[in-house]
Amino acid sequence: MQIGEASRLTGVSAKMIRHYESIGLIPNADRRDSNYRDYGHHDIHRLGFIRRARDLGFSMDEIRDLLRLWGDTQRSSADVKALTQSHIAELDQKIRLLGEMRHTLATLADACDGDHRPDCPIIEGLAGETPHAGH
Amino acid sequence: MQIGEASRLTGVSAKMIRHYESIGLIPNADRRDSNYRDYGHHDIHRLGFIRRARDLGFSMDEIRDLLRLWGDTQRSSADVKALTQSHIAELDQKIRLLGEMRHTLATLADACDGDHRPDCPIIEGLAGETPHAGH
DNA sequence: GCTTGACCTTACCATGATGGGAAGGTGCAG
DNA sequence: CTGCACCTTCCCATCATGGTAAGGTCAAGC
Repeated sequence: MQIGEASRLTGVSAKMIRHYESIGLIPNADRRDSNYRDYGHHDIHRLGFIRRARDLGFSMDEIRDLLRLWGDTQRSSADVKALTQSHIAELDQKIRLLGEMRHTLATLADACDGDHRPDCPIIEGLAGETPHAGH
Repeated sequence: MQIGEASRLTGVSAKMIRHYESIGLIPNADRRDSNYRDYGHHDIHRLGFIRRARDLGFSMDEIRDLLRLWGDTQRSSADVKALTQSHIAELDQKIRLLGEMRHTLATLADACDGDHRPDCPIIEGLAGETPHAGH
């Protein structure tokens, strides 16, 4: 099948399929006489794997490792699990950071009247002023 | 003061200070005879504002709006609050998405023995196989 | 046959926020 | 006057993705 159908079947844009090929994440596709890329079910499977890994937030480098492990019948599940847990830790870190931001903002927003007047603890907080304290 | 000290005082890299100037987030800095940029306490204050907004995850566009509101004595705190709450909603969305990823990964990882054998529900999940179900 | 339209090809540029590095000017202390 | 820290501009890289341009391919319909 052509790249368009491969894209439709996997949810990976044609653009990205070509990109993945260019960075070696997938092998160079077979070509027809027309020079069009030609994909089979094996390629579709691999692209689906990549898309699901992307959807779970893995980076391209991590996906490269996962693909290697996928194709390695000698792999130990411990390796896969370690990679996954490392990624979970990254996610936790990001979630924690965003949660801290959210908390700070919510606190500032709660203290803001949100009316027609200019006085605003949010702006004051960003401006580095101790919000209406010891002064 | 020179850009280096401004950077040290605000925690914004010299590189980014120049960049902020180039995109109009801060006004063109005064120049000495040497063509070196020259900063005063007013600039430091503005850079500090930007850094704190960045630390809270605001985008450059949002920061542009916040700076405008900061300088607008006619602002209504409602505008600031609305911008902030919109940003909080963005954060919530990101947190939710990451949380979903984390949940899926944790579920897969929990099901993975993590031993020397190759069998691994994580890899199977990514490969699109219904994990050991009806077959 | 010829046209139309959907599809494909490569190549270049853009994003957003940041860093790296090169090549060269400035300024102060020894 | 040399050395060193600092500054200047300019270009390139990141990461994953999209856009667009200019052109080739192919099947359907007239």
